[in-house]
Amino acid sequence: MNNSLLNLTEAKNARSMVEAAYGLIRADILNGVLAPGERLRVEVLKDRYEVGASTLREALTRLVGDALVTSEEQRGFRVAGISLQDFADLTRTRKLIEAEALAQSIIHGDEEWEANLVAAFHRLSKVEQARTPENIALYTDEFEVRNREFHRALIGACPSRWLMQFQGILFGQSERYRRISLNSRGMPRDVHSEHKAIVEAALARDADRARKLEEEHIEKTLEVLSHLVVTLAEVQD
Amino acid sequence: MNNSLLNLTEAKNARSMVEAAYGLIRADILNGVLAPGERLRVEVLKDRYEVGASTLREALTRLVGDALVTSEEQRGFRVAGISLQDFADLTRTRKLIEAEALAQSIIHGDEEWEANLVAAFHRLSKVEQARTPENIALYTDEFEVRNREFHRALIGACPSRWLMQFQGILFGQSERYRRISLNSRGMPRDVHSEHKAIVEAALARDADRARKLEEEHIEKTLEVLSHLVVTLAEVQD
DNA sequence: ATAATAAAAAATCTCGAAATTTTAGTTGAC
DNA sequence: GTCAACTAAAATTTCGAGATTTTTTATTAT
Repeated sequence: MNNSLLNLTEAKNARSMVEAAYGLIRADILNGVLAPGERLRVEVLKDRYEVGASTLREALTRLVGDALVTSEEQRGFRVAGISLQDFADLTRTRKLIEAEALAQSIIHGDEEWEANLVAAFHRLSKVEQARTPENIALYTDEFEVRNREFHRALIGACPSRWLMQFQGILFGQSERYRRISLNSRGMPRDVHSEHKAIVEAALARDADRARKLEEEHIEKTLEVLSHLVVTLAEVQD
Repeated sequence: MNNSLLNLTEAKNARSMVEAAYGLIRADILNGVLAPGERLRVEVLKDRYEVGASTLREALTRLVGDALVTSEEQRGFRVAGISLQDFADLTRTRKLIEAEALAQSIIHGDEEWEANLVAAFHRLSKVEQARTPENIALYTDEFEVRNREFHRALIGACPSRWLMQFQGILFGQSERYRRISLNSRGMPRDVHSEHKAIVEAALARDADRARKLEEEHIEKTLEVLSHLVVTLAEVQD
């Protein structure tokens, strides 16, 4: 895994110790190194991430804002829990937010937005091509970054600061779930075609169609994970 | 003003110094004691709120999560700015979120939800009755609390954690703008009738109608403030 | 005068020890 | 055997001095 590389990059780019710790812990939560529900003891983590107690605490408080960490007064911090129920809620809300943001983006988008979108789609396609069943784990991080950038490019011309902020939080959340379903072979799925159809609708300025396709695209993630959970439940007993 | 009373209550209920400072600063931002765009110097505020630097910093970081404070690395914290443009965005997004939450609440609501809603509406009505043009400033805080509780009761049965969280953030934001338009006499408005109509639609389990009324209700706030800004602009020159 | 550079001031950011609170374990009364 | 009170251990939370960075002021050269 090249997690350490990714983490190192984030740490280097950080302009303060709080930001560095924030980035490292965030990556560890998304990658499952810090498991859902796990306690985040200040005494332990301050040594692991090599920062003081107050600095660590501030980083954790930032993560509470992203809803990746929960805190209970006088009882410390925990990695936010996950559940199929929560993922269903997350998906529904993402559909609402992201589809609306996309529609607004299509309405307000200029030529630069179009160019960025085509570029982001191209970059994502390249990674998708390079990924084969054998090397899939190797490309997870890169795919994740490109995928985020593609979805971000789609709504890049949305003028609503609030929709953008909420989209960011929800998308970050969904990454945790996606990494579970990505590495395992669940239902067969042609993500590339889904993306392609959305781009075409967006460039054609068909907001309604793009909205619908985006909703279906997001919904599919839930279907895949639901299928996976059922499969796991069958195996367990 | 009985701000100090309200603040004291919040401070007493706090289970930690961070929470106490968070509550006090939040109230001061909502009340305009700390003005939009104002710098929040750690050295100054730690004395004002009687906490250590790290504790204050953590409280401010929590407020960043509420988008009431912004922070720039190595350049400190500021009270988040306000603008008519931002309020328009806020209102649009609130309509999207709150209307959806209301619709879901109506679908899932049980008898207890109904009872709570009727009770919250009654309490709000009492405060509205007590408010006259002379004593309006006196009841601002109480009205604000009851108003928030009423709107919270409306969506009390919404099962989506995410919609509830975003609603909370957006509603908190809008309080800043509402306090500007409340104390000044803008356009005449019958808020009570608007609330009444929403409650009736909710109890009749008419999700579509309730959604529409809620959207209109939220939209009205924007109209009032827009009108006020125009008036102020005329006066200024 | 203007711009570039350096020194001083001011502010943010960081750390870890000390205070406070919670949790776990033990004893003793009923 | 159960529950309550007490004690010890562990963990969270808090503080403020010191390190680092930014901003302001002063100085010098062009």
